[in-house]
Amino acid sequence: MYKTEPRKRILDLFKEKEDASYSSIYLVDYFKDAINKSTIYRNLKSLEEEKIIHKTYNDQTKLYEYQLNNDCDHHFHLKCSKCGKIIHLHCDEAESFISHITDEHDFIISEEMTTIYGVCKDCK
Amino acid sequence: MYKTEPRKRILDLFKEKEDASYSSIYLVDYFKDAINKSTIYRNLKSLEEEKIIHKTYNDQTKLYEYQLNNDCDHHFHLKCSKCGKIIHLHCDEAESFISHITDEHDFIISEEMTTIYGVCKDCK
DNA sequence: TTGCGTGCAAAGGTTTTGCATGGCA
DNA sequence: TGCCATGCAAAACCTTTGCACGCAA
Repeated sequence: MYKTEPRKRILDLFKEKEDASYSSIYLVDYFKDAINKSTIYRNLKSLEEEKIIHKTYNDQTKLYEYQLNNDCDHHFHLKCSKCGKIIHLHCDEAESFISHITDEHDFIISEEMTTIYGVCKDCK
Repeated sequence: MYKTEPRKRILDLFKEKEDASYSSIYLVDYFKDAINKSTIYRNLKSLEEEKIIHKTYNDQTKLYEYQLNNDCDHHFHLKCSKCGKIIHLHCDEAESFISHITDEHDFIISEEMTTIYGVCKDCK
């Protein structure tokens, strides 16, 4: 993997605020004087394939965010649409909801994290 | 509300298989000889505003599906990554998980449906 | 008859692709 | 040096918009 300047700058932005998520349009605009848009799209794609960033969805838009640590043992997180804060659900309620889906609905939940969007207590 | 031919045909497709979900691209192509694409997009928009159909997301694509009963205020979908089937979670467990998030985590969940990906019993 | 929904064409916005160049290993 | 990532431009793709016409109420 080459450590090229564009790739480094894109990755730096994600690392800078690990909780933040960015749409491709935002990134294209943000780097418009520094990085060509094709390069941005190509890097987003490869960074995603390498599981360094990942995609989530909020309303209409795909958002990319830094992939925190893979080994965290919970499945759900809450993400505030306003401040971007992520709340990790470690609680028993989440666990039992997951067991319910697995056992009663006979459904194997993917490893992938599920994000629930909304507004946190500080932002309402 | 006019009962125009294009609108009726689009709605009929949704009613035909209530569980199915369709991307706009699929619909544009499906009706390509019958309905103009602008008309399709405009109808999808108005049907969604009237809460007759609603939008979900799967990977890259927005999908439209028939809104079963309007008073169904369920929030979670299970979606099988293999066959595409969508399971609507109407169960008490989902409700109480939502209440838990709202009350204990002090988090206002967005109206938007949350999709949990995995593999259904028929596909495992 | 009135006004809304439609079809058509064109524009707008986002993402991808082909190709030549330049820089990293 | 060889190959991969970049930049640029054009193409492809999806969605929206303006306008004139026709049909439902």
